[in-house]
Amino acid sequence: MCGTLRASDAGKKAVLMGWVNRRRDLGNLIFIDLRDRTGVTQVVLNREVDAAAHDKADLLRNEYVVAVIGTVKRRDADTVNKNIPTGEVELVASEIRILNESKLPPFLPSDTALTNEETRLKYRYIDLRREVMQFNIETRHKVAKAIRDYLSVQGFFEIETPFMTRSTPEGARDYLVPSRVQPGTFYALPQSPQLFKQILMISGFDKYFQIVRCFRDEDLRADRQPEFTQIDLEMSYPQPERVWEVVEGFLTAAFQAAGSAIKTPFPRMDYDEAIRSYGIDKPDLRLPAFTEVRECFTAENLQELAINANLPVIAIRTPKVGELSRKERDDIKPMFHAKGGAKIFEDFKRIGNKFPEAAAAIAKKTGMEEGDLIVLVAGSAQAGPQTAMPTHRKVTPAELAIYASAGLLRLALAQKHAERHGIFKKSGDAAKDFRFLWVTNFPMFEWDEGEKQWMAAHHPFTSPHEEDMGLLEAGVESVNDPQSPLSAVRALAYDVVLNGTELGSGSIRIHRQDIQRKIFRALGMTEEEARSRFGFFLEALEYGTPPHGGIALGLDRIVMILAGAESLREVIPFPKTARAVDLMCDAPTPVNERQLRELGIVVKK
RNA sequence: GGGGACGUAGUUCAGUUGGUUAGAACGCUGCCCUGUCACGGCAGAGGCCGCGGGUUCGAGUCCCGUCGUCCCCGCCA
Repeated sequence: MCGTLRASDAGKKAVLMGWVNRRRDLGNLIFIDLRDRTGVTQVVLNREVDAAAHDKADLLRNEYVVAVIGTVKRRDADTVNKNIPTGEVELVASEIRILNESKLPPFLPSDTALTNEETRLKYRYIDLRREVMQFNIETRHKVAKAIRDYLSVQGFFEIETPFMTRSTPEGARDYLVPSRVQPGTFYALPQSPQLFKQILMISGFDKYFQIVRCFRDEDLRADRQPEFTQIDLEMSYPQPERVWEVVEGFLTAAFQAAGSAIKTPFPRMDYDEAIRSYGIDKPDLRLPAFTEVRECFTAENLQELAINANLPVIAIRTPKVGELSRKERDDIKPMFHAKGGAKIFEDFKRIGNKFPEAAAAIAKKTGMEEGDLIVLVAGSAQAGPQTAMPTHRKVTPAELAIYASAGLLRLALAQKHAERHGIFKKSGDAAKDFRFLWVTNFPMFEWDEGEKQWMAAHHPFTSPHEEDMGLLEAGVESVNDPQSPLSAVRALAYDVVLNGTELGSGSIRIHRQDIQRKIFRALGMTEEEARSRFGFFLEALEYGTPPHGGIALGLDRIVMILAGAESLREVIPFPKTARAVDLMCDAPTPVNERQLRELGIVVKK
């Protein structure tokens, strides 16, 4: 292969096949850099040594596919190229065969400047020839293989579940597949194999996993594609800790395969604490946590600043951004998306001028250092509770609005000034570069302001906390009451988070039919509705279901972080654009009348 | 559904206050070159300034619309 020859191979005959990466034509001497996925080797053609081969090399152009037969020669000391692993040798060609010519590509894999993504995606096969993309796809393979191997050794079976399945209209939108045999009916592509893997537990396959494609018809983001790959697993009889142990095990193996030694066990944090300290349920631990600074102000201070004294006052510290220009300070405000009456104080100097004592206390409490940026977020006096309100929840909705607004701002500020603080740069120390975290004890239910009712925060098959069964019992009839005890029911659910990205989400499931029925009731679903949607599953639950639980992790996201990529598109060979289009094969497209007729489908204009 | 950024040669970009024939680098074509490795030198080709409309004596530049790509909010049980 083109990346494997070394000085010890000198004198051997070799045949290399690959693409012409670059040609350096010095007249009677031509150098060809020959490339395949393993690397690049220099081929040399000397007119005096072999005129026929030299003439052939004259015809070569970028991205031609050629076979070169020749002898490996150790290079003279002064012509060694230290920048490439094969730099100590070159192949002296005796014969060149052009296996295929190439049109001039819109961009070259050897280009140093990165072409715009639209062109890259249209000519993805050229783009994938680039060294970075080859590395990313190789990393993806290694990670998937390490996980398969690890789980197999642990006694898990990889079992396939259907792609053409039943639509369960809840949660994300389904991609639908019309049935020709039964016109007017549709399969759905799975958002996850959730019910199938639970049924596999009922079926006695007590350790299941699958590296499986999932589909969600929702709007895209840099870290969200409509089809994505999950490492899905489920086991019978586990405590949450057992699931975490398995995940930590296969992630260690996966990161090892990609060259990073991570530390386990991962730290754990309650959902409530994550919200209070980071304003988000997937904290990026590489950045400083919030500091609660309400106590740094006097009651009069708060009044003068029109801050609601019953809500948190949060200081966000962004390290080492240095002195901000007037414009940079003005740019902070538009980055702030206020929820529920949250307001921002982006000019900490002004706070310092007006309330020097409070500012000093804040600087001390946040551990502010020279060059650190401090921004405050608080509740506006006009909005939110005017008195401290009793609640079942540790974090009230009004507080959550403040925390969440501050949480988004914390990330936006860190992103904006990434160049300056350098926290996101890889240091080579896996313990610093990869900050894993388990977030646990999620709320079971979330209030849906639009529907005016409580909804499942994770999914309706998640088991409530044993200790909170009483609250569930008490709240089961008050699904439309925002103050319902349901708000305080915790779920046996957990997320694994890496550097602020949610890698995966799992839970201990409900294995008892009576509790499952209660949850559906708490979600405002009648017996009939539950039956019509999940009847097959509810029935299965009645035939000796073992306690079980599991998790699913996004393979794409793991590889993205390992590859240091900014977007999933860099680690998925054929990804889709923000409008869910495949630019290479131009999907989706309309289909012809005959196809539609066969399916009994009429498209409305 | 909403907000923002961008769109100029094959590619990456520049293009001043609206003013002559829209530039550079890389790539491409041809010629020269025996130690290059992002080779070098000389010459050359290459433009619907995304598209449509408007303002203006005059538009790559200003305005409106539209299409496309990217980022974010909503959404993602």
